[in-house]
Amino acid sequence: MIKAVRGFKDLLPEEAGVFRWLEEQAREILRRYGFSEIRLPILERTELFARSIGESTDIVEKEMYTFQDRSGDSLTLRPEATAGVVRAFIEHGLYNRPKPLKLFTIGPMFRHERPQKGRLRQFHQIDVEVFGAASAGMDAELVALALGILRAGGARDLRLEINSLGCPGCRGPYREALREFLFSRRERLCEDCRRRAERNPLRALDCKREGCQREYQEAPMLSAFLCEDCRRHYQHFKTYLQEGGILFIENPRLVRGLDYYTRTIFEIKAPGLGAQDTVAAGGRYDGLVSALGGPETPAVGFAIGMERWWLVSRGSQREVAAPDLFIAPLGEEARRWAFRLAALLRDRGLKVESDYEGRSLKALLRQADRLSARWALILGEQELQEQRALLRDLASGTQLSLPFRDLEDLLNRVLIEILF
RNA sequence: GUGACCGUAGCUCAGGUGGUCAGAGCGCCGGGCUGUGGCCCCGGAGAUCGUGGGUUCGAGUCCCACCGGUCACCCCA
Repeated sequence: MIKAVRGFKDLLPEEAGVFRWLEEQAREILRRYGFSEIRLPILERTELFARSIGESTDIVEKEMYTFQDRSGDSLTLRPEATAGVVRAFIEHGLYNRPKPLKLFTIGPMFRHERPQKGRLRQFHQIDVEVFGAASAGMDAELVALALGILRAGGARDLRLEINSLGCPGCRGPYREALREFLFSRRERLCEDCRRRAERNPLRALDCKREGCQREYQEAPMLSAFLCEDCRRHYQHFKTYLQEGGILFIENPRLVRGLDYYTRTIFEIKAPGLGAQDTVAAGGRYDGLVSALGGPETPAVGFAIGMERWWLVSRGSQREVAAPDLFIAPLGEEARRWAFRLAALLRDRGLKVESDYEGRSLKALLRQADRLSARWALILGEQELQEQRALLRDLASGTQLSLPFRDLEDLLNRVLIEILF
């Protein structure tokens, strides 16, 4: 038997219903905040991700689905959405539109990691980006938006962690100071951290090993290196959050896995997710648009992991809507009649089902019952001869025989009852 | 990429120390009610016991490998 690829999941009807419901909640909140949807390819040139996410990040180094297409180009299934949004922003000159430009996109992302709770190889994100807003007020508004979406899905007990990564101006000197510190203690650090000390010193700080963390108690803090502007921005951000009654935890060790972030970064964690407890994360990336060839454009964004959000939402199991009418035809002529009638009623907005398998009346009614149909229209050979049909109320079990010419009138009244 | 645990019908699971052990419940199809659902009763279809080797007279039950699932590490949504 051919099975789905590891880490790729099918969503059966019941699950797809919940997924869709979540998406609808998100879209409604996004609408209130003034965001517009964009739809993007899930395949991009590998170079786009290498340049935006960062060459030495785990994502680029070992998690991307990269391959050569038939013309020899290196393409990659997107591991995250921001790079593609920025690419489209530049490619279509969206920087000429009124600012701020608020966009969101929903779709699958791909990362070749070992699957576990809250982690798939194909997973889905709601990705939200704002271009052309430099102030911390927008950072805070995005946090409020993320929390609003998550709560609309029923997520509770969310924990917001924030930090500031500074700008290239202040992060450079800090990075050097940190690197020096790491080298001075390298004997006492784990293997991973020694490697990080060279390639990506900031990442060492969120090492999970106790031994390393003990050393880092004395490590220089980025907050001490923030330039005046970055410090003020961070302060404003916190002020706005407080203004909105949004509780947060400052986590000076918080670092993100992508290189493009500047200043504000945040993560929203939820209980009950196991080891992967971050359900949404994002931050500011003021340098990315220009780095990819666009005009200097401040930008902030975040992404919500749909599957993780799902895990902490109230899984509102929505079934397929029940039919208004189930037509139970007996005999070939009745079946043809049912076929025409079903199409007619559907055109008028009724949800109608029938069955052409030539099953017994008993089987047909069982089917109608299972579908939770409101009425069954029994169309037997006897009825057909008399130009009548039996309309049965499936809840009460009462039924009446009525001539075809009354059928239309009755169904019209039924229609009105349903639609209004 | 590393580790631990797990893998029997569509689903949830039973199957001491290897020898009618290939089962149950639910679901599905049908019958009892020859044209009337939901309850009840009866019957049926459906499993090469994840795959491939090995040990043995004999393996779902033991061993090995592989595949897959789950959780954790790394990292991340």
